[in-house]
Amino acid sequence: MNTSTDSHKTRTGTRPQGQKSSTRERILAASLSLFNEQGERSVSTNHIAAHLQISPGNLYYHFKNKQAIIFALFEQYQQRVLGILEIPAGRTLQPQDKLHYLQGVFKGLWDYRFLHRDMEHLLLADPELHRHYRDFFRTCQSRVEAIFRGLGAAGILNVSEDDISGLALNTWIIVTSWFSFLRCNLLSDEAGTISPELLQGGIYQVFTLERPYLTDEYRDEMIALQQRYMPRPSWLVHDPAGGE
Amino acid sequence: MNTSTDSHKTRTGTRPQGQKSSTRERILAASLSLFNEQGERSVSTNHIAAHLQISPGNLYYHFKNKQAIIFALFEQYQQRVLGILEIPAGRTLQPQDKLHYLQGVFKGLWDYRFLHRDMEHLLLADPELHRHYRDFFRTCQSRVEAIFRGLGAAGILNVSEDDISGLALNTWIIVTSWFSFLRCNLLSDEAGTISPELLQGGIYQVFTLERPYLTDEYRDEMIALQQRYMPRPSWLVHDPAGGE
DNA sequence: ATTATCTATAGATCTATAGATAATGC
DNA sequence: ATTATCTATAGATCTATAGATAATGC
Repeated sequence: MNTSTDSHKTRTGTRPQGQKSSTRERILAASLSLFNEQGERSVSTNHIAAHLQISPGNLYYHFKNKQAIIFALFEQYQQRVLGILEIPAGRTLQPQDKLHYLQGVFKGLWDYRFLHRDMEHLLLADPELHRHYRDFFRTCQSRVEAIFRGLGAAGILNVSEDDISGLALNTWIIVTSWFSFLRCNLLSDEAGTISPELLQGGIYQVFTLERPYLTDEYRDEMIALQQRYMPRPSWLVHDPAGGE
Repeated sequence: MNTSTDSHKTRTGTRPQGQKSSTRERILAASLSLFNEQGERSVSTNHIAAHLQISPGNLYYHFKNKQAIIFALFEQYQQRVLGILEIPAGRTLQPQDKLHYLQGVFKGLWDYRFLHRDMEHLLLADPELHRHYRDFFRTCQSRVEAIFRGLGAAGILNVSEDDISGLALNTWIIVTSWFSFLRCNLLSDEAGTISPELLQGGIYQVFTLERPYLTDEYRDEMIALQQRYMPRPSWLVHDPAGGE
């Protein structure tokens, strides 16, 4: 019936609407939270079941396997991000819009941060998921390019079509790698958690990408906006002389 | 005796010099190759031993555990990269130098590509390694900043100190994320391998970062250089109308 | 004696299923 | 009847060690 494979079909069956089977939803929520905390790799189906105080058998009743859970979480994530990357209809873009996009996307990345942590493994283990994700990427890229084009049209940026595709790609990479970057390179043992400040440093970094393209008219305004996300020097230490 | 913990000491013991114990070296080489091919996560100590046709016990004679193998590979990688990011003594930087750095680093990243694939897990599982890696990152950052400063001094780039730290950080992120990006977003099932062309697309992308900072004097030359790494449009598809 | 290697194995998981039982919806 | 849940468990790994041999270096 369905054109594509349906190996990830859910089992909601004939359930009314949204209501009921809280178990399925609880499994997803618990998985998300455990995956984010400990990494998908170290969370087994046993852990998830134990965390919810249900039996492993019950978990397998609701999901074919761990991959199916991940697949469902992936879909949530994609919906979330696509909901944010919309061009406002019938008006030109404002400097504030840029901020809105970035904050929304970073929040989404944070809430589903396990995904990018083990992305390669997750995608390689599930070709269907990989296919979905590549489509998602392409859609995102054209949305981001449209945003840059909009910023150009609004006279905020001075960019050629060539600049735009380069910018969009670099933006994607910086944004999707930001949390990984933080955890690998900046998090010390003491400061085990990512503070909101660090989190928002990513916004600063993305602004850096387009700073050279700002028009004279908007340069000061945008740079002032960027400054609000300036990270304190403490976390970007360049070989500190006499630290420790 | 040693100030830091020595949990990763090797057991080369009283061995002459470089010679002998090819087994230890063979374990490292096989691990690197298997990790790169299949991902560290899916390669167990059993696999490594089987691949070398030695017993698991023998493997554990040479390495305390899998982490110790990874630690040793990490050290190799860091030496390799630091060897490349040297400022040439007694002369100003040339446009060609930039290329040399990028090619060397990308080659290193490729040869140890498993590291960045599972970086977060590897670092979180081994605090000592994490400490080493943070130091490595900081050293790299100041080297990269020095390179940008050198390109400024050579009249190739027109950059402020502020620009430099932003550029260096963005460069780091793009470079270290490039292969992951390729595998997640561009590799389709058919084209399972990363072609040299794709690989070098990363160089193009890094050039994009600094393009707006080129001085009038060098702009044409550097852009011509960048064009040599221009990826064919085929692999950066923007929602192709009528594809497939 | 020391270094290198093998065999065998304990103990800890994990995944995924079969089969029984309980709860629900007409 | 259908849906949800539990118990129990087979089968597959993996890691890491103990203890026995073999090979080497003085």
